[in-house]
Amino acid sequence: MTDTRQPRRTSRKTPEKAQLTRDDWLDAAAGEVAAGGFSHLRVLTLSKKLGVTRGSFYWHFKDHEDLVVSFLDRWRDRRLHELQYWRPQGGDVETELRQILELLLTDASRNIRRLQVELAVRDFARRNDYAAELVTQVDEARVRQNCTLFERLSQDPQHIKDLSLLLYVATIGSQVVLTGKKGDETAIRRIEDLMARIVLGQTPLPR
Amino acid sequence: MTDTRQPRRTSRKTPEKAQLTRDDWLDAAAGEVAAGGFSHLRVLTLSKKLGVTRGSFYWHFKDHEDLVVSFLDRWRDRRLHELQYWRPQGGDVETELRQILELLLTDASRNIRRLQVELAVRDFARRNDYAAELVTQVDEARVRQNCTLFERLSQDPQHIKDLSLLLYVATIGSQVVLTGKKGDETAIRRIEDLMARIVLGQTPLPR
DNA sequence: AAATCTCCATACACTGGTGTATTGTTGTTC
DNA sequence: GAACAACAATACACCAGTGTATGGAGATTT
Repeated sequence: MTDTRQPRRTSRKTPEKAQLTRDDWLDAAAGEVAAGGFSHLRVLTLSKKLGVTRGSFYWHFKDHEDLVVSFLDRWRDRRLHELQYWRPQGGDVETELRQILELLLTDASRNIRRLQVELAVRDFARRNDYAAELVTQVDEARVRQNCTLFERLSQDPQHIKDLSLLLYVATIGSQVVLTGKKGDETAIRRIEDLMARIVLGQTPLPR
Repeated sequence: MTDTRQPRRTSRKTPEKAQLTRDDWLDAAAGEVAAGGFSHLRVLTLSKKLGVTRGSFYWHFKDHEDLVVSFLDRWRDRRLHELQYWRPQGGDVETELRQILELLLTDASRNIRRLQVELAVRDFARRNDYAAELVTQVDEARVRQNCTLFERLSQDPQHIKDLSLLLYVATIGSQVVLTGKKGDETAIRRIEDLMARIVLGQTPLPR
């Protein structure tokens, strides 16, 4: 099932006019998905964008579905793999929490293309079982990851899960609601700060 | 601009075989949008679903875009109008907060068709300016509504806004993440309870 | 240098969808 | 009951997109 073809470039030193690889197509697909969602992912427009005809596409991919599945697989793999670099380091709890929050909220909102892809995958998952399964895998992995941080804040395992889940849905919700609007940058920062103080129990309510 | 045509039904007493109205088409469109999003909203499939041909559609609507815009307008009007029934009554703060939370989370997650439409509109808003504007209107109205409740919990107006926004993004995020999966019902209830205790400042962290 | 492999172009058949023009049918009104 | 209005069916032209078959050019191997 795995593809063992090796890309053969015209020259190691002149990659400008290099021939396309499967990943090149997937990268271009990411742009289309980010802009218009999976329903606007067309073989034709993709080919034009890459400066070739569809003949090339159907050499690299069996059909349109093959592209979609490959795209989803790569997305899942990358999302799961990147968690490794966000693992809590065991330092101060507050600084680590704020680091995580900044990563999940502010940083994520800046990388709009990556965010658009994520939202598109989520939307696609509502009507595609395979995508739904992958999204569930990623969601669970992320929530589990956050649990390792909260373990130092509470002894109650159920409460740890709840807190981690709340943090996660808040971040996703922020990405959905506050994206591309004016003044959302500061709003996200406020959410970030409020969330941190809530979790740390630092005067959550100035009355 | 407004449509003043009156529907003419074959009989007041026998609406089974009634002729279609503009709203009938919009209702059917809601089903399609909920199932497949706006990109899968086809005039053809809609007509089949209603048991007529496309000739009927093009009498009620100018074109496909007319349908989409009308659908969005109706959605916005209804979302803004329903807020009136959710207005805080001025009773006990905790009970009212929990009522609102149950409305926003548990109840919303049960009405899956309505939820699917909302998410579809949100997704469509990412690539359609008009939809984006309506979503912004609805979002702002909802957040403003929640602010009226939090006014009794804090004096700091900025903190009220932040809290209201956090609550809102958490509910939206819950709807996006925890929809149609197993065990999400209880998860939503836990989020609901946790959120209430956080806002009320009731032992947010059992350590 | 011939064969082969890799990648892309071209041409074709086919499907599914939109929009328009025209006609048909059934109530309503005068 | 004749004219009209509201709603729907039919037929047409048109377009965008997929998938397939086949040919071709360039690099690689032998």
